[in-house]
Amino acid sequence: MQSKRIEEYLETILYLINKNKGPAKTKQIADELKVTAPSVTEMIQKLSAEDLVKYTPYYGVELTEAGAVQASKIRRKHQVLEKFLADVLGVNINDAHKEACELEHAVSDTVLEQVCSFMGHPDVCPDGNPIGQGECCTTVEEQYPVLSEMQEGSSGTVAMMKVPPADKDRLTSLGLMVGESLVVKRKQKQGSISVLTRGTEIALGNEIASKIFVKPQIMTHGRVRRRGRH
Amino acid sequence: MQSKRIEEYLETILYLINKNKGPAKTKQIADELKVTAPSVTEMIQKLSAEDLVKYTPYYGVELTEAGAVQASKIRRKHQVLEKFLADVLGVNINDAHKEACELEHAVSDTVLEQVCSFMGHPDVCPDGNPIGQGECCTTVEEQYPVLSEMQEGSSGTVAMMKVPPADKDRLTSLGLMVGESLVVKRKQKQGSISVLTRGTEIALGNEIASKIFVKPQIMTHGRVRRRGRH
DNA sequence: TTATATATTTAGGGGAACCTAACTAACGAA
DNA sequence: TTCGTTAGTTAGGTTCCCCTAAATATATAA
Repeated sequence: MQSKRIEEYLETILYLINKNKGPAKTKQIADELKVTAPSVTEMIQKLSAEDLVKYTPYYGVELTEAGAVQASKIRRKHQVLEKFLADVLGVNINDAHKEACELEHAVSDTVLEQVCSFMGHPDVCPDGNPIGQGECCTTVEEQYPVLSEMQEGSSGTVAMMKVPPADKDRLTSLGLMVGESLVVKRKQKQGSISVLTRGTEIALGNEIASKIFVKPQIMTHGRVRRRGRH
Repeated sequence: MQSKRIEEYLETILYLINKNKGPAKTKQIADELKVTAPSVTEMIQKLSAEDLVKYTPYYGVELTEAGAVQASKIRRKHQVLEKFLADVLGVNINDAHKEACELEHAVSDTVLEQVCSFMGHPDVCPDGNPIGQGECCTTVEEQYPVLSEMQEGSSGTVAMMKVPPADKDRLTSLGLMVGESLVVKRKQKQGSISVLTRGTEIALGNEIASKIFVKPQIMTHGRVRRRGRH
């Protein structure tokens, strides 16, 4: 991965290109990053030499394929961290943004995926912007079963809930939330299902059960292996 | 706060002083930080000029009062983050250490306290080392009531459990864990108490109830204000 | 269209933190 | 005690990313 400063520039350029619906101008970048214009020119030339941006003097900066990939990766890191800070730790939204700017360059790809998974692969940032999907999100969606497909008696932990916020809140208040372990108690007519979490039995319609992705629990010697939050 | 690199040096020096029970030698620092000896000499001179270390050429480096304060702060950051990565996100212990090395310089003091609070102010690192107390830990201990002191009918969220690991695990499996909200149901003879969490009623002896610190819930118009993890 | 304002680039430097090469101090074994 | 090894320092140089000042290109307004 590139240096932190290069990451910062790429992220800013991506942001400005989206905002402008056109190339990012030197001055805009300078203002965003709070550096002088010559510093930007210099860095742009460097990025250009590394084929991360396409630079046309006096016109502006565009991202190359490679640059766009990197920039999106950083943006995703930023968003996931911002979401984590705001929602999990309760950091106020302005601070969360600033803190995420620092953290995004220090967090490894692996840890980021673990943070994302911890939150159940959220798709919206506290600021309302959509969060790009990462590998971890895709994996869950493609490889984990949804609740409605699980067999009676099987168990697992909730990995992702792709239900509307209102439903999510309701389920959360019933104790069915990401990270929670559950056992499928009974499957009923028309795809509805009842699950047991922390001693409470919850009945879910197919509509919802088909949007809750579950990481199946591995059974060893007939017993469930624990992997709780401690 | 000082530059990230200064933080790194101070942290290393503190580590080596503890290990040596004497001054940190140039070569040791160089080996730890994977830089050459001349780089260390140079940085040490700088730290010395800033009165963060006492440097005696050909003898070694000791921390001044100010240097020790800063170094301890970084070490605490490292430990809290390592604990968080390992316990909350499930990062393997070696990776957690490396990741924490990066993150410790990017996380603000405020966010660190929020991470610490989120985990209930743990006092041991996954590597077994004790975690230094921070302001947030002290605040909880000094200002929050323990469960056994709370009135019937009052409610709050568990902020810290200073009970032995075995008891903690047991309580956790009953649903009484840090971050969980509870209501005091009944106070019984001899200081024992029963509390309600997520619909389950749990009875606790005074022994344990006096070691569970609770952040009192603020009541507004007779209703409890929500502040869940969402 | 020309004059002025703004944006951008070039030229020349600076600090932080690193490096290699060469020198010097300290220590330990013969 | 002296001589060789290891540790530590000095000197000089590099890279990264920033800066100011000055020059040039573009845009705007009279």
